[in-house]
Amino acid sequence: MDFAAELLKWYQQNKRDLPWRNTTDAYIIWLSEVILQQTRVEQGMPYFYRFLERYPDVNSFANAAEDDILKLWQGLGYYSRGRNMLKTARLVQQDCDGIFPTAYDELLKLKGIGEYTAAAISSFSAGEVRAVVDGNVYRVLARYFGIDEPINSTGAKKTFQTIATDLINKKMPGLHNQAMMEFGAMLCKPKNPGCGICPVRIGCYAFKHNATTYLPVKLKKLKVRERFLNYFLITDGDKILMNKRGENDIWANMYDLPLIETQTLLPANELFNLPETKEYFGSIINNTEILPVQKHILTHQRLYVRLIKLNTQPVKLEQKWFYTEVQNLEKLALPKIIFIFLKNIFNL
DNA sequence: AAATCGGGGCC
DNA sequence: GGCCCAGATTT
Repeated sequence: MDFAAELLKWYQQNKRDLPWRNTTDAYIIWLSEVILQQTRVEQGMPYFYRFLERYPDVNSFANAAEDDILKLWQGLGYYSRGRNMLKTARLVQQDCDGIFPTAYDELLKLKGIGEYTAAAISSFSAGEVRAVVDGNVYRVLARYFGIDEPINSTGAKKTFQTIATDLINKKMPGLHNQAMMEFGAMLCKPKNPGCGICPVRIGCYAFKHNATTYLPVKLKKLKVRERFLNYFLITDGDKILMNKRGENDIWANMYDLPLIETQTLLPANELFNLPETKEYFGSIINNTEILPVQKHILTHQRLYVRLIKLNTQPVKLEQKWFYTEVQNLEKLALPKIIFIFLKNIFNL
């Protein structure tokens, strides 16, 4: 039996029972696939259920407000996924009569759907012969065939796509795709792969050469930026001053607090003496409480975040600032670190 | 072709 | 602390 056939047999005996595998509804499969982009199954699962319950079809999704989508997406990260889904849902409602496309070429035109997701939806929902290439597939193929081309290098995408396409089962492409990914996720794991019980270890390059620790090869070229965020907590009765974030930074279109960003971690007196600080908050030396700096790690940024409680009102308001009732915070999509701050203060 | 976009789990 | 996760978009 060949490689692909062995994996299929393994899959049928070992697969998890995941909710999005029991449907051919392209909307439901799209929902699951976008949620699972760069996200573990266990982390995405509760979001999948919540979204499906709140938005059981593409039309209900299309009729949502962006704030609602972002709020339901809160905590999952990579928030452009949610915003792109809303654009796509509205396009499908408008141009496709609310019928979600299942053809690879049509799917590829939609916001937030790239080659992987188009292959996944088209093969799972319509049996189109399109091989998925995700992180699992990169790893399985690199190890089994002994490919040391860095998976994040220029030509790798084409190399691995060609191999994956060559392997796909044309009778049941969806099952084959599921099998490849499940095998990578459950057995051919990044660390401590289950080579001892692997059904294809006899033909596996990495097993034969004891190479699972360095395959797949990946170039590390990550530049991490350090940022220092000084947030100001300003209340007025039962209201709190919030800020709506812009489009071109982390947490796009989400809500945080009035913010002064600095290039270093400034002592309190230096922060308060900045022209920008004085412009918005005047002299605030004597009525503040500064919470300890929290380190917040993102993929490309190390954030040093602290909260400064003011007992006075700002002398100038920014356009994007607005007062809202504390009770209304449950409707606003908050970045994780902001949610933690406000949760601790207001018992959200 | 490279940079950017979150948050969490594992080692 | 580094790596990875059912990647896509922007520059």
